[in-house]
Amino acid sequence: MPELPEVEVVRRGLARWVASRTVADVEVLHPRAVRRHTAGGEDFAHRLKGQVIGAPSRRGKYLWIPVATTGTAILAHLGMSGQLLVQPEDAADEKHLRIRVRFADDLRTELRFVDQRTFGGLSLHDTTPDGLPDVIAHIARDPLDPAFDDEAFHQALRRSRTTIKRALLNQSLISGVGNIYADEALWRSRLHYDRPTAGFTRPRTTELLGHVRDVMNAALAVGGTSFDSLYVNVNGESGYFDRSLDAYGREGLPCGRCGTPMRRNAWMNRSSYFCPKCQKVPR
DNA sequence: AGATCGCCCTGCTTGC
DNA sequence: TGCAAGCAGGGCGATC
Repeated sequence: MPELPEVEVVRRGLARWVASRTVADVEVLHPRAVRRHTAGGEDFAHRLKGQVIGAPSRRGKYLWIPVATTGTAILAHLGMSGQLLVQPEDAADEKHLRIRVRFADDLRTELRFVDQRTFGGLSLHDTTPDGLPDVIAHIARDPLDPAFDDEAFHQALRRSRTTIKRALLNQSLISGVGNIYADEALWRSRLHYDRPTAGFTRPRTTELLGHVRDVMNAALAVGGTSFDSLYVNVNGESGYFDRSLDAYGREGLPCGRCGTPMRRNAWMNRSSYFCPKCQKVPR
């Protein structure tokens, strides 16, 4: 499942393979893939035709490609299973190909949005003065953003009547953290997912943010986490980070610190993996 | 108004 | 063997 590191890998691929190219035409093959573009697929295609696209940016799990001449940007979210692939024009269509972007040059490659479960999609939006698509103005900066404010995050934890994993997954407090990296960072921090945030001390918040950054940077260094080839990067290569997960998916396997069998609890219609000894339930 | 819940979607796995 | 249920889960709108 693409979280921040995987999306960053995709962004880098787009920067290399599609930035500054001119769109020849766009084919929308599934309406759900453009559902956030409320004017519909035909409008989406029409607005992009002939435009030069810029260098991609990212915040959390969102990435966008500016269209400078129109003051808009193509916003992309990969959802659970989305892929952005740069493929030779003559490559066979993927089974779940949803959107195709052809370019007006002689590189003979095209951009494809492929998405089995259709939680992701592309859309066009006006940009705010700082270049952010207007519909993601509520998404917080992510922990790898140099402008992320650690102290403001700590104060938000103190103010909030919530628990720590909920806070980590709340994209308006901190973005880019999904179920996998939340469990990994909590394991590294020896924190139970249901610990209330109101009592967090500054050192505790600092340590947790450090582990969030460490685990994301480690994943980034090997091209992101990948499972069963559903997720691949912009050129179709899988990441390798799933081989070094300490918590996620390790139910029944020994904790890498103390050897206690890891547990999986149902939590908010998903799963939380944790060590029952290292990550004690708060009183 | 902040916190929580249900829904969207497809394919693989599991169980009867 | 075949079908149904379970599971993966980010984000958003509705609800409390």
